[in-house]
Amino acid sequence: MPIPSDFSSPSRMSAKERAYAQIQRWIIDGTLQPKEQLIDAELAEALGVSRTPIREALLLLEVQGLVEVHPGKATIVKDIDKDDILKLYPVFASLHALATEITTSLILPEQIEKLKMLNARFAESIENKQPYQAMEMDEQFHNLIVELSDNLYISSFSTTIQTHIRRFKYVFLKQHETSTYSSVQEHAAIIEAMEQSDPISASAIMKQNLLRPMNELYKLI
Amino acid sequence: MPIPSDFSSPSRMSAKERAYAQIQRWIIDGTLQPKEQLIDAELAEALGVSRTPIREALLLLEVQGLVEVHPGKATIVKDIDKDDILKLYPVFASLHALATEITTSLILPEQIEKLKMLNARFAESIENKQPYQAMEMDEQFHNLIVELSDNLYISSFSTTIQTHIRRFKYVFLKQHETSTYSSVQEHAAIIEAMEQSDPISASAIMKQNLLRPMNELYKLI
DNA sequence: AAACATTTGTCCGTATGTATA
DNA sequence: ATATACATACGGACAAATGTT
Repeated sequence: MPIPSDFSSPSRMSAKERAYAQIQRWIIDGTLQPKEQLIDAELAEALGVSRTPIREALLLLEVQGLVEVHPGKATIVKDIDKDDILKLYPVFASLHALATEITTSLILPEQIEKLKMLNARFAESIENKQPYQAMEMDEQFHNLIVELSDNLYISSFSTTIQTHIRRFKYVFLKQHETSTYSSVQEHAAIIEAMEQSDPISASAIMKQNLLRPMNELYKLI
Repeated sequence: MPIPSDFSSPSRMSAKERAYAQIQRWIIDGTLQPKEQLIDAELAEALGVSRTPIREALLLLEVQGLVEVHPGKATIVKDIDKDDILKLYPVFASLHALATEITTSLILPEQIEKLKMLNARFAESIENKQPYQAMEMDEQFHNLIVELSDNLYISSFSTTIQTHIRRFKYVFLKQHETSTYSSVQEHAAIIEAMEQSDPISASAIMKQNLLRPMNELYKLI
C-alpha cells in the first residue's frame, strides 16, 4: 500500500508561514481592502492559531510594504493609489533588465528551449482568451530569466515588486487583460538576442517589455 | 529648569527595534561572525529583554539575508564569501542608476548645491586620509540621490544592499580605504549631467561609479 | 531503540500606550 | 481632565521538533 509520505515536500509549513501566505492572498485579492484595520486577535481566531504567528506574519507583510503597523494604535492594510504603478514598474524593469543581461551570458541551450516553450504557452493563453493564465505564463517567463541570473537579491526584490503589481491589477482591474500579443513578440526578440549572446539588446528589450504595459495600464485607469 | 522633553525625537525605540539594530551592528562589524550560532535565549539575556522581541528581530534579519533560521535546529549568522560582491554591486548599481535617472528630472537647484557640498566633504575626507568618514560621505551622496528619487522600493532595496556591502567591507578589509579620488570626479560629472538635465549620462556615470569599485575590491581580495 | 538535551515554535496572560467618552 | 476601552508590545511557560547519547 503506497504511503503518500510527502512530508518534506512543502516541508510542513509553520503557522507563521501559513498565516503569512493567507493574509497576503487576502490583501492581494482584495478580501482585505486598503486601509482596512487588521486586529491580530481576530486574524488569530480566523486562522485557528494564536496571536504570535499572526504578529510575525504581519511583521513580514509590513517589511514587504503591504501592511502598516502603528504601534499602540492600529495595524492597517496599506493604501494603494494608481500612481504606485509609476513607482513599481521602473524598478521592476531595471531589475529584470539586469537579470536578462546576466542570464544572457550564462544561459544554456536547453534553458533557451524552455523559454521558447513558455512563450509559446503564453501566446496560446492569449489566443484562447484566458487572461489569468496568460498573466501566469508571462510571469513564469520572466521568473525563469530571473532565476537563471542566479542572484538572490534580484529574485527577492523582484518577488516583492511582483506581489505589489499583482495586487494593483486585482484592485484596479476587474479582468486581468493586461497581456497583449506584442509582448509575445518582445519575448521572442529577447530569446533571439540571448541566442546571439547580445546582453545589451536583450536587456533593452526586456526593459521595454515592462515599461510599455506600465504606460498602457496608467492610461487605462 | 529646562526639561529635555525629547520624547518623540527617536520616538522611543521599541525593544524589537533596539534588538534589531544591535544584532545587525554585531553582524556587520564581525562581533557575530559568519556561521556563528545565535540562540535567542542568550541574546534575550544579553539585551535584557524577553525572547519575543529577539525573535522578531531575527525574523527581520532573516528577511534581510543576514541570518538563516533552521526551524527546530538552529539560527546562524549567514555565511559570506568574496563572490557575493559580484552579486551585490550590479544590483546596487542598477538601483542607483535608476534613482539617478529619476532624480535628474526632479531635482531642484538647492538640492544640487547640497550634492556639491556633500561631494566637497567627501573629497576633504579622502585628502585628510579619513577612510571611514570618506565612506560615510560617499554613502550620504548616494543616499541623497536615492531619497530624491522618491521611490520607496528603490530606497528600501538600496538600504538592504548597502548593509551587505558594509558587512563585506568589515569582514574582508581591515581598513575601509575603498574610496578613491576618481570617485569624487565621477560624482562631479553626475552633478554636471543633472544640471544639464541629462538623465542618460547621469545614470551611466552612476553605474560606472559603482561597478568600478566592485572590480577593484574583487581584485584586491 | 529510546530517553535526553537543546533550540525553535506557539500559546496566553499582562503591561503599555493611545484614543475616545 | 479623568476614566475607560482597545490594540499593540512584551514576558514567561509549554509544546514540538531535531540530534545525540
